[in-house]
Amino acid sequence: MRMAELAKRSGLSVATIKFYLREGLLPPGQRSNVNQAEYEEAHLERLRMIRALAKVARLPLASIREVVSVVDGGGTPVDAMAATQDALAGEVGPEPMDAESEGALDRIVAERGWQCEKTSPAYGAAVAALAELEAEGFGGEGLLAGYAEAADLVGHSDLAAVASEESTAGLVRAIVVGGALRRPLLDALVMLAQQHHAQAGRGPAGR
Amino acid sequence: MRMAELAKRSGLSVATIKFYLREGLLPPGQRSNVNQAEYEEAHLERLRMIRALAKVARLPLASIREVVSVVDGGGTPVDAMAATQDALAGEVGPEPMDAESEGALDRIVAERGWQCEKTSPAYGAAVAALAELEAEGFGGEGLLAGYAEAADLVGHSDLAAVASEESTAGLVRAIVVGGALRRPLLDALVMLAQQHHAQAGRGPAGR
DNA sequence: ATTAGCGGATAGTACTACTGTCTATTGGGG
DNA sequence: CCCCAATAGACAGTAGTACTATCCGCTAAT
Repeated sequence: MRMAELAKRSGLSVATIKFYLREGLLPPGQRSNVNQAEYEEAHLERLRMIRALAKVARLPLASIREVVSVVDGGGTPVDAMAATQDALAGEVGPEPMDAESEGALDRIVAERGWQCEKTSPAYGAAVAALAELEAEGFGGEGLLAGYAEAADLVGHSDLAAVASEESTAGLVRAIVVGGALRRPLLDALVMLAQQHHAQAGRGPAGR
Repeated sequence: MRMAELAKRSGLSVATIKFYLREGLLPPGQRSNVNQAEYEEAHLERLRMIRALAKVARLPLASIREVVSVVDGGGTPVDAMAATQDALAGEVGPEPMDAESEGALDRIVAERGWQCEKTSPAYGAAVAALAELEAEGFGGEGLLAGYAEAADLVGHSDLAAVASEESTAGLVRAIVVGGALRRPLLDALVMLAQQHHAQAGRGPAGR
């Protein structure tokens, strides 16, 4: 298909698609001439993925570029997961990690027997978030333990859902896109669960 | 304390603090003169909270303004939770919700017996995220069920952690700040859990 | 032969989150 | 009492992100 059709079917303007091409988010089409290119269904899918990552997962275009390069890159699924997590975790400031929070996280990780990278950005992000929660005055071990249990469940569900993919490329895509789109879904579900528990437990919830 | 000390102790520049004052994120100090104001410890705590919401929870200043106005507003805890969720869920586009995704979510909600508002932004956000996951080709009922179980656990832990607050003001603050800071922590924990499960389950993960 | 569409380049826009500069005071040390 | 650094307040400027608009030279389709 040509540019006009790509724009129409994707619901984006020609200008925006050109912008994504310039930014390297969308691979160029098959050139048939100096001023003509042919786009495939794959381009349409890529555009849908870009929009989903931007609007639903709220990723900045720079992160989306990293994510799509992982999908295109053809690395191993483990590489893909690491790269996705790096893109999603965002930069953690260079402040040295709060020792108390790090200790609390270490205890939980050891308790659950998690094998995970202490050097990964996810670890730093967890410590930073925990430190802020503690600075705000709550977040005992009980809360963290509950979250860890839930996180374990989510990690397990994710891996199980992804295990049905047979091709490596499909698996990488599932890990990357699933990892990014899982966040808003889980967020929203937690909010719904909170609504439920707030109503159910009116006694302790203080009303 | 005066402006210079507030800046020094908060680690922010005078210009930034003035900006937050202008934006209504930080309440004005007690004026002693036309060009003199006195700031309290509460101002310092507020600044820490603003920075945590901005840098850790990655909320835009407009959402932070809503959040702090809820904390200051003195409504009921239930109001506070609703307002926090509205601020955090963000705007969902006006596209009509995907019927299939909505059906899947409805089934899960009914299955778990959740009492929640179908009109809340959280519900719309959940449907939107689910629709994108399905559009990308995965996310069967099994995955959603796993997430819902985890979300239930998180919602329960949150409410339990917050129930120890005795004052209404403290409770509101805990709900609001906890709700915002929980997200990056849970995100990071899920990533760590994924690392673990990816290593543990090398067989199905396709390596 | 014309013209609408195309790729490519460049400039401009809207928004967010600050940052810098200026002015008219004024508290407090010398 | 004098002076100067600090202050409140107003406003302009900046950096980054995500587009959006305009122009140009070319060409495929009518």
